[in-house]
Amino acid sequence: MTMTSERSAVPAELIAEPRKSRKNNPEKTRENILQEAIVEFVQQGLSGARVDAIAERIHTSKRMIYYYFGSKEQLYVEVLEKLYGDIRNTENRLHLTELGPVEAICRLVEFTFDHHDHNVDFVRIVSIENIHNAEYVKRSDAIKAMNNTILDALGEILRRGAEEGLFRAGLVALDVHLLISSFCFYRVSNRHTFGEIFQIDLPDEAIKQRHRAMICESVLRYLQA
Amino acid sequence: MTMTSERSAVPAELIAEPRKSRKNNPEKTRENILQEAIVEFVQQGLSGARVDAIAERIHTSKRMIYYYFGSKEQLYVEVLEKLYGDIRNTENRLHLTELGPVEAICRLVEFTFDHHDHNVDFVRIVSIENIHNAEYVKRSDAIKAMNNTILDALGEILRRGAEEGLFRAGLVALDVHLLISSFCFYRVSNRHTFGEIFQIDLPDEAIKQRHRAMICESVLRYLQA
DNA sequence: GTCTATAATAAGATAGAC
DNA sequence: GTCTATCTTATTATAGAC
Repeated sequence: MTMTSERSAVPAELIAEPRKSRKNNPEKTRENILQEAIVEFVQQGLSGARVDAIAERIHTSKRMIYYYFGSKEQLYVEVLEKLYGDIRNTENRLHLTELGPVEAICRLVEFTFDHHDHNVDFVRIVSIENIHNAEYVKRSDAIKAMNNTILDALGEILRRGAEEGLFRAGLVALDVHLLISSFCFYRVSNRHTFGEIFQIDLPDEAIKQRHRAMICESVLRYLQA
Repeated sequence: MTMTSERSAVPAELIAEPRKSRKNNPEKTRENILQEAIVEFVQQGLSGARVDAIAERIHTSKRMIYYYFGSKEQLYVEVLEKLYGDIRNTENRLHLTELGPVEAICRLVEFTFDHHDHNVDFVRIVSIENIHNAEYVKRSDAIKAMNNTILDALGEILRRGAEEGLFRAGLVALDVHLLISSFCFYRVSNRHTFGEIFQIDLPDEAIKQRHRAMICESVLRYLQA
């Protein structure tokens, strides 16, 4: 980074990159590594992932990975933080307070469903983390700092629903969230074994829509007074 | 270590093992390897597991693993088959036809719940398999040959329930099974990340009982006419 | 900041004696 | 059938030039 001893009358931006091979782009390089690391870790798991394999995918050499991230484990942690971060950012974009309780639940469930359906990478990295007993999630302050708006939002809907006599009283938001998450997560995380054992193609569009409606109805029936 | 050359008047059973070190017991050795392989693969995953680590746990040396199983992958497949086999054997011991539809569903759900709760090893190996896209499950004829009595049993209950006007018509057994399985599986498979993110101890006995009742009620409400 | 080369070690698999 | 020793390859990580 230290580009000392500039003395000429040339714009600094132009003289800054005269040195080496193809291109020098620190931020891009780091970003590229992280991007390909996601692919590798998500596909191969933590122990299955190969630092070489990540390096091979990029223009950059393996040396850069250690230059920017220090170790394979640290790179994995950053992959974890990136994927968790993406998720949390989208969760905040739900506007549920404007809707009636039933519609709000529907939207929340469908959002959760679509969300897991679209983010297989996230589902896989969470599965991988659980194989490691969430050791790295526990270690990451960044992930701890991401607060869960989803439970608050759900709690608020349940409260309103109970007030209006639509839902039962005494429902625990966390339990309801567990009910929703488990279905949305499992049909993605376990689609390979479940699909093989029961000979069903879970990602099939028609089946997907059926299951999307199903979990919505199921949750509503559970909540209803 | 070799205590050869016993020549005296000793009973045959005692003289039968005069050769080598501690003991020679082929079947026991193979069984021991498989038992410890389960522990290692379940804890570390396929790529994380070390053949050395398995060998270290047993009296036997690493050589024996290759002698009996040929390769690490083959050993993994046998672990997979063993854990899947154990599951299927217990599934057949449910007697649901004697019960009314509602009670039968309750028992089936509670059985599935307890089953996953008690067999963390199975849950973990299935998670691991899904990370590998169920590649080894697909490869195993033994697992393919294990037929799923559970879907038939569930279908039968749904049919009876609909006949008696207790359940809705047109319910798909596989969908209901997905609903049940996802909850029972997820609360075990994802207990580490879910517990950390939401600060809850899923294995806690009181919480467990609450969730056990919850999934039962939830499924029943979904089925009811 | 990026490259090539390489150290250090770990891991799957095998040889060969007993 | 079991043991010790070892081959071979892969893998994380680092050195050092440019």
